Amino acid sequence: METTTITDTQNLTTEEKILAAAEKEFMLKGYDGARTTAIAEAAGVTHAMLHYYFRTKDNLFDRIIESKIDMIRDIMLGSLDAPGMPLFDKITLAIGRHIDFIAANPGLPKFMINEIFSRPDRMPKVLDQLRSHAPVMLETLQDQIDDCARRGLCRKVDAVMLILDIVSLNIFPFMAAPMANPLLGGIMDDMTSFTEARKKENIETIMRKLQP
Amino acid sequence: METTTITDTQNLTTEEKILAAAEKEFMLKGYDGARTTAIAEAAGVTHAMLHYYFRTKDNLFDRIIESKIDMIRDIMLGSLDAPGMPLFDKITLAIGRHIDFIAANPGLPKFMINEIFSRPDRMPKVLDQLRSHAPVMLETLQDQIDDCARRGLCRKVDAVMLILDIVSLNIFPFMAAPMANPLLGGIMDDMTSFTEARKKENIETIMRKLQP
DNA sequence: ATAATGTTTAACAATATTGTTAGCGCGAAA
DNA sequence: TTTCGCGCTAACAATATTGTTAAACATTAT
Repeated sequence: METTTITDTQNLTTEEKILAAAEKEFMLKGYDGARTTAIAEAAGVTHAMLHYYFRTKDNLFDRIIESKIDMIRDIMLGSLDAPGMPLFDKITLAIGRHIDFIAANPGLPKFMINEIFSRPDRMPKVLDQLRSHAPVMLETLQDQIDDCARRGLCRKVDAVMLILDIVSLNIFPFMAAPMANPLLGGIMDDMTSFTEARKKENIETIMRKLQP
Repeated sequence: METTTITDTQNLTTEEKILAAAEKEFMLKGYDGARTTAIAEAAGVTHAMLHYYFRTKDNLFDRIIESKIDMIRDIMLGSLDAPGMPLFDKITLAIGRHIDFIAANPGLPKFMINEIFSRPDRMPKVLDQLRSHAPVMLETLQDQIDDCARRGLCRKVDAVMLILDIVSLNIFPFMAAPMANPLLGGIMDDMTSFTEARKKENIETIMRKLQP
């Protein structure tokens, strides 16, 4: 993976320490809830350094959200880098990788949806690179579905709805975990086993949806 | 429905005007992003009135979130108030009503998940009434599934996973609309037709999941 | 060694945001 | 009519939060 999360917190430059602390704070509290003083304190530097390196809270936030957009773009592109693979195998692989990614970045969907919702004006720039990739992905997928359907291997379904189904089934349970887990008898208490169970469940659900 | 949203904004008491404005502001911006001055201004009253009636921002927020919890409880209870109805019909009805509710309250899931995530300490009290209803709901559903399966009418699936599937498929597309719609070619531009399309799609998806 | 450049610190400034208080006006009760 | 309580207003207060600056300090180049 290209973008990594900092964990060692030692022998880093001041700029890197600020970025690492800012990522944690922004992901946890959002733009509005994040405090620049808290970021500086967590980074172990004076809060003036934050302004020295990034001038404003906005600039710092932009750096963080751009790195997150990069992660999402990588995942989007990675989910179709299996040329020539049969549709069912491709979807199975994509669901597995997607859920692994979400389990490794549990706060990311909430963060992105939230910040886009609360500041739609600022987002267009960073979302443009995602927008450029989406249409070809959808077209490629629809072509492969239609091809499968022509050969009687699967049902002819709408690619957009299928993608919506997959990302909904993959993301939402992790996103709603703090609210849903207590209501559902603590099914997510053991996160690793829940992750694997959800992979199987979602693959099954989508395969049944595709059956002729 | 018990809890309603204020729209007329005339001939209301000052307290009601503040509550109506606070609901809009909190739902749109969240607790951290909401400004009490903005609430007072939107309500057309002095911001001192806000403190006169509710003392603190926290108290006002609690009033709003408690009303939202009430709405969610009503929906949860409403989804099983069809005693004696066959499983498939019950699920079909529940999905339709659930999606109608979400379409009418598009910001609610994001709001709840967000506030619970960012202040887990404050939530337990209000969530307790939800927690008390969930187990019986799940047990009832599991019993009906098992009964259906015994008679060969459906597959034996886990009720918790089924509920997770349904709410994920129902909620997530509306929740992620600001981010997803541009990426998916504006499929949600006409919200009413998208709402109906999603109902059909999700009912079909779940029915196929239940098929023996 | 000295200058130049970049980094850090501590204190300050400016504004935003929430919360408080003294008093005014008006309607109801005495 | 007077008094009392309630809703209300305006100004103030306290703190939080972001942003700035001058000078100290460090590092490197000359």
